[in-house]
Amino acid sequence: MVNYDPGAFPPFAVTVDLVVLTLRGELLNVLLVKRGGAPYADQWALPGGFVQADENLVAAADRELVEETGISGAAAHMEQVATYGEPDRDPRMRVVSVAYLAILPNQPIPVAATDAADAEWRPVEEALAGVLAFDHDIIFRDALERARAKLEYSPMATAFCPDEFTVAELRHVYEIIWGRKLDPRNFHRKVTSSKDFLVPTGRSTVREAGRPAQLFRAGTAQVLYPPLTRSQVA
Amino acid sequence: MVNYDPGAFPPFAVTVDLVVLTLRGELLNVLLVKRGGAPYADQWALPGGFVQADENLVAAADRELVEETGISGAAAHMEQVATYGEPDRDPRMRVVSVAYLAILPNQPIPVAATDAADAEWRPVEEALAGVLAFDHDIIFRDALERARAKLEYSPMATAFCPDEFTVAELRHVYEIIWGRKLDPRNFHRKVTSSKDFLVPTGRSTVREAGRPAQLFRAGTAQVLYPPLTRSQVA
DNA sequence: ATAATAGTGTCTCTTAGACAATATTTC
DNA sequence: GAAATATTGTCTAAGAGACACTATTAT
Repeated sequence: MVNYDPGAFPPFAVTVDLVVLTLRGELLNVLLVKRGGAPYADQWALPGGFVQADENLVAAADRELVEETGISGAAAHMEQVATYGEPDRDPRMRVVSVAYLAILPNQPIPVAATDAADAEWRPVEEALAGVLAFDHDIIFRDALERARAKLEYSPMATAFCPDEFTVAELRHVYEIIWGRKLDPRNFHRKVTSSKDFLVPTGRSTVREAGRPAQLFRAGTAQVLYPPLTRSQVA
Repeated sequence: MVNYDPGAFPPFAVTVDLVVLTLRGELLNVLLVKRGGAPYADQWALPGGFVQADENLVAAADRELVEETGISGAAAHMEQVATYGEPDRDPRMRVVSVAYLAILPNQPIPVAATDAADAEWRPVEEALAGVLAFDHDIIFRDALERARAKLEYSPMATAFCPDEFTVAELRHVYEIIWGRKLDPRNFHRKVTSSKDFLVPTGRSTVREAGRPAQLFRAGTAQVLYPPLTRSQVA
């Protein structure tokens, strides 16, 4: 970029693609959209779209999230994962796509009930088994592995929970995403002693059975030290 | 990207910017280039350039590395860090830049001796203190923190070493990048017992003084378990 | 022998995980 | 009280860091 002719660069389209994760029931779900036209007509794809001329990348990702789910990106965890730019990844033209990972609190409501009628929640196992359009299988796998890894050393898991949540709810997030049971007693001790991870609200839940649980909200920690190791087994 | 008019997307330029790190003497160095023309004329910047129409992103990064250092990307560690796309990051036009971190074995030779006369190695502390062109300060800091963090749980440090190296040389890498002394005895035990991190070659060094050291090469491990913790102190 | 660096052994303290025990609720 | 879930406590084993000690070279 030191010496160049401003007109002599190849034009690219830049898109953002979103891997939107949430918990629904006992399963981790990803938001997929059904493609209308060619290429990959009627195939499932990650939601996404063009970055506008005056828009930065996160703003484009936030806008797409709102368009597809009605949920404001401000209410969600949103982070950039990677950028994909194989010359032939879109048969129509040269498109570079910046992938974002978005995490929402539990979304029992099907998105089909919103104005984004083409979007649906799908269990990640199902999505992994199928074939997504473009290189979206790769993007999806990369983002999913990022999410699984970041649970260990970041407070990202709280993004799956509502504003106030119990230790059991948080543990549930880990159990579903890692696909293994965790010891409730050790988990409780670890998360409550991890500095700035959780802040007690003073309130507690009313439950159908058992002792009520304290309610917490996410603290200010950006990194968990010590980390919650994925090898922790029940 | 579901329904759209193929002509109706804003055109972007896509560049790659490189944070090339190596050790020179006792200091971690970064490769910078001096800008010729406006904007940011005569200011230091990260090396980089346009992605060509038929080129994927890593290929563009490799090509830039060869152009600036004469070193093949195949011989270096190269990984994508993040993508930067603020609308005003380049005053001339809309440019999205994909940043790559490249790590080279010790480069005592100044690059000014090569055909890339505009490029120079600078100690990272010096580069952090100065002001780089565009948003390159942010890119540089992000890549540097990525490198520091990845030393803990990945075998990336071996990329700073020649093909065959001693445990002391490897420790030296950690000490310089983390800016602290590590206990040679504990370090030795940790790296040699970390599965698939190091493979002994059977050979050993001749040294000016002291017992000769075994030579190792990088093993197949992609993740170090257990990690080498940054809090390890001498 | 002395200096220098490589590499091993050992001790202590912390922490992870197993699991017993206690606390607080609903039925 | 029984059942259910929350929370605390205790034990054991593994790992981290401190550091003594041994090994192998050059001078």
